[in-house]
Amino acid sequence: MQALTQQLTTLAGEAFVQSGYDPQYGEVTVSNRPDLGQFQCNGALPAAKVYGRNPRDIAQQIADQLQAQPIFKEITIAGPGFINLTLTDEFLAGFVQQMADDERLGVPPVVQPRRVLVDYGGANVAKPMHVGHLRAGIIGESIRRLFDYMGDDVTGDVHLGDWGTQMGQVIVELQRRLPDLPYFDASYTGPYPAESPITLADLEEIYPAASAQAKENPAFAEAARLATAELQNGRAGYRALWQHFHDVSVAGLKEDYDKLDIHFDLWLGESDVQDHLDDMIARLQAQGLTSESDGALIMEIAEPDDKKPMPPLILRKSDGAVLYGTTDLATIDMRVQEFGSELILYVVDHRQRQHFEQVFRAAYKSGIAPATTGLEHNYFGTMNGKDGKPFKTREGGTMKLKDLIVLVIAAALARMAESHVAEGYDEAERQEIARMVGLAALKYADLMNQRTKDYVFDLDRFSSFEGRTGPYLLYTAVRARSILHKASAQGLAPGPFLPPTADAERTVMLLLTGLPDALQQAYDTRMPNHLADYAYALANEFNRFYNACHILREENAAVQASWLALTQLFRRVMELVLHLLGIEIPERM
RNA sequence: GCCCCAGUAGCUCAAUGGACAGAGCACCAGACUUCUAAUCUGAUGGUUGGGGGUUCGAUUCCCUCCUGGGGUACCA
Repeated sequence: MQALTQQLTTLAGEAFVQSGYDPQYGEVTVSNRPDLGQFQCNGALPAAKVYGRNPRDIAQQIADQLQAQPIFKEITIAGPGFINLTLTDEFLAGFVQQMADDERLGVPPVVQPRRVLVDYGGANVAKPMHVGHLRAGIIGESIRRLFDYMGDDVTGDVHLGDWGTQMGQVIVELQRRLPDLPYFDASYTGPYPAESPITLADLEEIYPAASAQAKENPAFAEAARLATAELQNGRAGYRALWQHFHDVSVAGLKEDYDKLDIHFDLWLGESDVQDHLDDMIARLQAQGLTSESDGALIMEIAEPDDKKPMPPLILRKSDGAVLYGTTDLATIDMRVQEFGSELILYVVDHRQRQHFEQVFRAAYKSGIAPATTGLEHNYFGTMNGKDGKPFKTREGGTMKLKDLIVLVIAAALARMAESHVAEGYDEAERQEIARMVGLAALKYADLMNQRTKDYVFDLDRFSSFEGRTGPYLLYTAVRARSILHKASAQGLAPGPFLPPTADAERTVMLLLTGLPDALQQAYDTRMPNHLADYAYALANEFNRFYNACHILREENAAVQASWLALTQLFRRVMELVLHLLGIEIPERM
């Protein structure tokens, strides 16, 4: 099934051809002047320039052509040559009926599915997740679900940060605290303990301490660098210790991500390419792409026509250790070779833009990524406090993701108590509703923002339940389900769609036809905020309809059945869009 | 220094080069013996950071300046 705007664009394009113009001018979009028409075509204006004609005359030609189509109730020309289109109610109801009869709700799948890998975790071994990790997970999860729905073969990979300098820092800090552990004894040969010497809580305390030490104490930093290099080189005790850090961290991370309903197909990390690094570097050397500079092995990636400076990619530091650019490059190699990835999306914050440009250039230049492989940094803005500076808690630290989740769920519970919602439900269900409401608030507050922009971390907004919020969407979706349940209990069932009679009803139908456009736009731009915008607009219009048309009290049975069908379709569309945003809907609330 | 990004209502944010720059929050005035008021209706609120330019048309493209943020080879 084709999107309505596509069908209209095809019709208008044919009309342009009939009049001797290029079909590209036939693009039809939803009108931004709903008082003048439901859809608009602005093609007459640019066409006028190209063909040297009066735009209004061209618009008139197109309008005359389109008049032959019985689907239009009204075609008008306004201003310098805008063509405004309004559909007949009969056609609109018929189109919505087709959507309802379609399993995919009228959303066409991609023509050529690709193997897509979404890299979106951002989580690090040994570092607890803080609020800054929120966006990568939430946006990445939404992109992964969207690509999946659109028909691509998608894999999500958390790509753990587990092979960098922070590992050495934690090792050295732990050695300072517990020097007698066998992991630090270079002469130790026996098997290492199977039990981790530290817990997740220990790790979460050790890392910040180690990180602070490294900043203040050059000797500590030097020791950490050395330890990192030795770890990468294969020092047995460090490897054994690293494994404990990894396992303990991953267990904690899985718990956090599960709580957020964020799921990865792969839990790979930087360390998973360690065995390929030497080989890859040797290949790059054989290709003559590398050189030595200040003791480091580098790869030049600047091009003669560059307008900005482009530093080389450092493959190996002077101390022999690798940086994340090297592991990222090797990871591309693995994804292309082993997974057959045709498109790799990195959902990582915008501070990494230059880094990814370097890595992508190196990948294409060396042939690690074929020219046909898409490498995209789908960056997002950083999270600032209300003062516009990077967010800090009142105490000046970072807020843990866990704590934030607890906060929003508590706020949801408080709000429920306040409005006497779910009072008769058992405790487990109340808790579950609060979890969904709190997370919906949190996720929607994030996803409604344009991905690329910095945004303000505002707890009040995250735990707000009124207006344009996640809970508003849940409330509306639950409201629709509630009506359907009540109707069903009264023996009423949805029936065929009738032409709309009320304004709000017509507008809900029109908005429903925009579903494929919203998904396509979000898909093309990899920006879930378009889904978030659509969900709100649709829910808002449904609430207007709800207030204007009393469904269960309607006396005309056919109209009532049609309204129930509309309610049901609305509900299905909301379920889909909220699912694509990673938001769960409670059964009732 | 150089490079990148941003600046729109009091606040947080929208607006494929198109029509009268839109939402939410806050504030004000209304609608509940309810299909769940976490809702709905209405009102107020703007020199789109400043200045030039391109265009029939600029929040959008170009130049310049101001302000803020980020990046700038051995952290991630």
